[in-house]
Amino acid sequence: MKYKVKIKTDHAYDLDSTFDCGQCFRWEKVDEAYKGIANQQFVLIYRQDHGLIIESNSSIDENFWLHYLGLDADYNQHADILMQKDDHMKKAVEYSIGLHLLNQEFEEALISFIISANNNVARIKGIIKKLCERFGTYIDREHYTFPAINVLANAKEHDLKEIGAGYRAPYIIAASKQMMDGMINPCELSQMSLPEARKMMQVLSGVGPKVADCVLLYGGIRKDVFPTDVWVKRIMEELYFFDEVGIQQVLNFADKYFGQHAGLAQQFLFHYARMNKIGTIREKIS
DNA sequence: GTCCAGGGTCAAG
DNA sequence: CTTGACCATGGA
Repeated sequence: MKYKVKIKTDHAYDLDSTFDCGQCFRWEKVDEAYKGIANQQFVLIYRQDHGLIIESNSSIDENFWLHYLGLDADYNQHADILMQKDDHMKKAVEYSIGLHLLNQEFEEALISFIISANNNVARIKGIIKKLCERFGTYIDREHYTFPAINVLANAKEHDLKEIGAGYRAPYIIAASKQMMDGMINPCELSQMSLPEARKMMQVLSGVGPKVADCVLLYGGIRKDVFPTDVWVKRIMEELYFFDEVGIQQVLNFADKYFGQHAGLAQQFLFHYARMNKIGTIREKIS
């Protein structure tokens, strides 16, 4: 492609686990590279020596991508802190060493995780792909931007159901309208207390406790949240509680135990649990 | 046919 | 504040 930037990293950056750990839905693997769209731009990313290469047909804003890829954070330090917590975390981190938290665009994270509710990853990806093709901006061959929030705010429920959004269609429209009304200011979310930020996110239609934490984490707002779905709950029960517990107990524990690194801890645990099909403690008891 | 998927809303208790 | 029916859709 026309433009090319090389980014040096002082540590391993694992593209596979980073783009396939459930935090994003639009990156696609082609041979040893990944292609995706962010910042209104289509790019190709692949590893070379100890760094990453980003290619695009439009000029590349290196600072944007450094932040997007999580390369402006001290990865080694955060991973070390987690590995020193206990043997479980050490194993989980080593299993996916090089897995980075992305800082995706807030509104894309919001709509994507509203769609994720009671849904599976394959179908989430399909719905989002169709959403972009129908409501996004055309870039080039088969590539579209994520739809602008004002476009989604004016979308018709019928059209969203046509692409498979199901009962989430009205949530997408309502939440987009709320964003247009300025009900949420992403900058403020990072400065208030965690309970306040969670509460504010849940004002949005289709956003409950789990989606709120996902958007705060993957939308690049804060790293001290702990999105807790069935997989995370199960592995936490198995590793730390040795019993079935409520979601609130998991959140309280994660807040105290992982603190500022809860989000990264969650991502390692989620990926580890899914890849190893770590499942129901119920099966072990019965 | 039933169950499940990175859950949330709403009404009822 | 907590609980449970209900919500579309497609793959296993």
